[in-house]
Amino acid sequence: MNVKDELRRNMPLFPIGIVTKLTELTPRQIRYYEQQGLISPERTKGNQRLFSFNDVDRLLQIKSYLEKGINIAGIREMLKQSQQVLEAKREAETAKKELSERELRRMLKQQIIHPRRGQIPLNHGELSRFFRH
Amino acid sequence: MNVKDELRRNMPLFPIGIVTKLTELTPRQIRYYEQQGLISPERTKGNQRLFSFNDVDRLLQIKSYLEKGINIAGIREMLKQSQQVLEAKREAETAKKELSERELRRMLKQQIIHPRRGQIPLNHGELSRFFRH
DNA sequence: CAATGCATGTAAGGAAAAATGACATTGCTA
DNA sequence: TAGCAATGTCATTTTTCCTTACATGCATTG
Repeated sequence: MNVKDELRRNMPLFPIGIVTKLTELTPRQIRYYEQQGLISPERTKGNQRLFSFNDVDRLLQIKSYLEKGINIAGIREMLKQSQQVLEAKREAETAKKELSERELRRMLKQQIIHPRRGQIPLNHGELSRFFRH
Repeated sequence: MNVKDELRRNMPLFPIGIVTKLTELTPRQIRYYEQQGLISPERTKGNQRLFSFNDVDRLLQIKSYLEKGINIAGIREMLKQSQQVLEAKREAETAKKELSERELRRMLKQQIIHPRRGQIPLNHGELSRFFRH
């Protein structure tokens, strides 16, 4: 998922009334889950909850866990864990990107030092654009 | 766009407060555009407006038209037109699908009547599955 | 220029929706 | 049976939204 999508998915959009319909949870339940640290929706200036897509997904997760008989404490840990998995994935992703960037730079260097026929070498000064200053 | 997505995009989700932030239009403007027939958001039981994604898109359209100096009457017509274009596209789409289905049935028939070597003919009774009862 | 009309601002008064807090209920489980 | 976890319910207060009405700024037109 790209950065833009993540922003969208975290954008506070829905009041609790809509969320109750989307999740079929009662306001009481949703507020309780917040109190128990399972979700932390944003608030408006006037202190009203505003939920994002991710919040709604999380609530649906919570609901399905509850239906499986897991209690709040258990769910809290499950959610923490899946959060960590997500973060790890993100890290792995950026690491991979960095790696391939370094690879790219190495290749460019090679190409400049030993230009092969049929490939256009970079002009003087252009290489610098591929390195951090 | 598939049917499921369309449902999603037409689902009434946002109260006017959120929409003002998403579009940077004032409530006054939004209500006026509704009065002028440019949008028709759903209402809650208690008569409060609820906007869908499509409504928000539409408002952004309206906004950009206004910024180009088009007046409400003009925009009303533009929107009508683009609505018609959409409908035409949908029609074309379903027509195409129907056509290819008929084509498929024709081919299946051909295949049964004149089975070519290397192709497996249908078993007796299977053809009926491809026709409406 | 005065008059008109369009698009928007603003304010009042009322109603819906949401917040919090407190107490009640239900279903387990020790 | 007592106790806890999860949820229901109710009262009260805030916040958000609704409609209606009047005001304003700006462009057009006679």
